[in-house]
Amino acid sequence: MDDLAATNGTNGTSGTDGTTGAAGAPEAPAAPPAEVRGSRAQPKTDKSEQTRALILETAMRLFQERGYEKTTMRAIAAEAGVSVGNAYYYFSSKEFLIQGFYDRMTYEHAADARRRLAGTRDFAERLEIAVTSWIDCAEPYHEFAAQFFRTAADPASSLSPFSNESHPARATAVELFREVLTGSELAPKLDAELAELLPDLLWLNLMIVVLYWVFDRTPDTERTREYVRRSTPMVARIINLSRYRVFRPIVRDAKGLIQDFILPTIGKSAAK
Amino acid sequence: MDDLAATNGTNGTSGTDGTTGAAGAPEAPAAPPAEVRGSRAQPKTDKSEQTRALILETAMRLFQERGYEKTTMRAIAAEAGVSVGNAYYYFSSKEFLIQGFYDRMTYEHAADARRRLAGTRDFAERLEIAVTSWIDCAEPYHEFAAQFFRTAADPASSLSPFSNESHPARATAVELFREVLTGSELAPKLDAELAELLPDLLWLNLMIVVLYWVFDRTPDTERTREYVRRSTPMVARIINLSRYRVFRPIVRDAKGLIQDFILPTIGKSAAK
DNA sequence: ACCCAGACTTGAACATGTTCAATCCGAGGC
DNA sequence: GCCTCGGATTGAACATGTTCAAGTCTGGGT
Repeated sequence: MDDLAATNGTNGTSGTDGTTGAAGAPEAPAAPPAEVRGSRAQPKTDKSEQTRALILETAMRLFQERGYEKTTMRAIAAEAGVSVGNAYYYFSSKEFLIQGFYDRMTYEHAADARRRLAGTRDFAERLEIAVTSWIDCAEPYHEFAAQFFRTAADPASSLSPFSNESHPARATAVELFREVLTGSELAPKLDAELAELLPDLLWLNLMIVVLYWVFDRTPDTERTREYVRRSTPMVARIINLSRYRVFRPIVRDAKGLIQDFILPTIGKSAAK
Repeated sequence: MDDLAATNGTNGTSGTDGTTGAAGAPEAPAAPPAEVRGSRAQPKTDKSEQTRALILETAMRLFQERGYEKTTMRAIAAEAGVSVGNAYYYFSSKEFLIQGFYDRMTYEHAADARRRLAGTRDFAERLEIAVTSWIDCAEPYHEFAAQFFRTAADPASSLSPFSNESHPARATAVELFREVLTGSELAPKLDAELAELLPDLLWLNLMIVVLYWVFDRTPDTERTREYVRRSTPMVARIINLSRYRVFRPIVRDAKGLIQDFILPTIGKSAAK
């Protein structure tokens, strides 16, 4: 995971690595401000940040090595050289560790995708690059990825990107898809209103891919990659076709449905 | 909830449901045979069945009264008048209780929907009836429904209707949607190949509604109902439009994608 | 130098899902 | 009537997420 983080810091929007970034942190101005959710308090000292990062780091390593269920909070604490209570001081539950990780991965993904996108203008290609980049970034964690998904599917949890309106990871991802669109040759040709909806829809599309990926048991999640290769051009085609007259009525209906029922659910105003 | 279960066992298409499939089960030919998954062994005595049912019944009541997390296995056992160990004898984990419940609800839904469908031929109407029936059947359990969903989202768990190929509840639901289609005036007009895919797709559509419903916090899940009222006609329209020439190529692509990548995942052969 | 407030840290205690060796019990064989 | 076998049942022990009252450390005020 670090290779990805190591190579970034170039584009304006990312520049994270996410670990330490916080209050008067030295570097990384645009750093994820969310890094601090799930803890009992805002970090006050430098040492605090370090401890927090150490715990997260350790947890991630153990999760990767043994899987989520098999990794006990006691093991994490022991391995990190802190007490159990201390771990809970920074992460109010075991699930929040996932959140911390998911946030970080999202930033890595955004950075990696932007790097790969440079120089490509074709919309379908750009979309495929962005999604494939996600799969690559997530690959090392496929083993315990189920936990992300369980978490995402729980409306009671503030960790869910579906229900938590201000989920920073989602905002980052949506923003990436906005760039996927605006950087493509397709953007100027589209109906402005539709263009406004698309970033969120493309994020939903990513969520579908994630669902597919989570259940994918093939080596290197090759099947998911094939699915993306095959489905992405179709998605692009549908978006493209939406410009034509025959599809006008159905597109209008779909747009209304999405504006009224889908976007509000994930925290966008339904205002036209 | 039992009134619903009592009314079924009528249609001729089902009769399959391969859960226990093996040794000749005693009674209840059309009854949910799935009731027995998650237990350590096949039921041998009558008393066994009764105890199992008692525990499930008690658990459901407590889940409804206090929610899933708040209901401890100890409480369930105590309330049912059995030991904790005994509960585990019949349900190998707390999650299997959910499964037991979900299975049952699915059968109730199928029965209720069939009753309501009688006499209606319009496809859009039939689809809306089937989906709305699900919402009605599930309504009492909305409080702890999140747990269904978490369970469904976990690929590691055999409880997931997505990954578990022989999930009997899914088979039942898919069968219901097949009837929704075949009983409609639309059926004979459709391309046979597409008609073959539709029951599964309509089930996936239901899963989307369920996702929406799980996150829905409005009273009586009114918002989900509105969403169904609004989205169902569109779904029907898309299916209807698929017959026309302009849409031929995109429909063909979509069909291929679904056949190759979606259906195999939920246990259907990709064979054309 | 002292003290204080508040961030940080600790580990034992608690709550609850899960396991398991031991026991109960009823039907069938003798 | 007694024995035996295996399903059914028990409850104490265990594993692990979580809490919390108490202790430690640090920087700033006096």
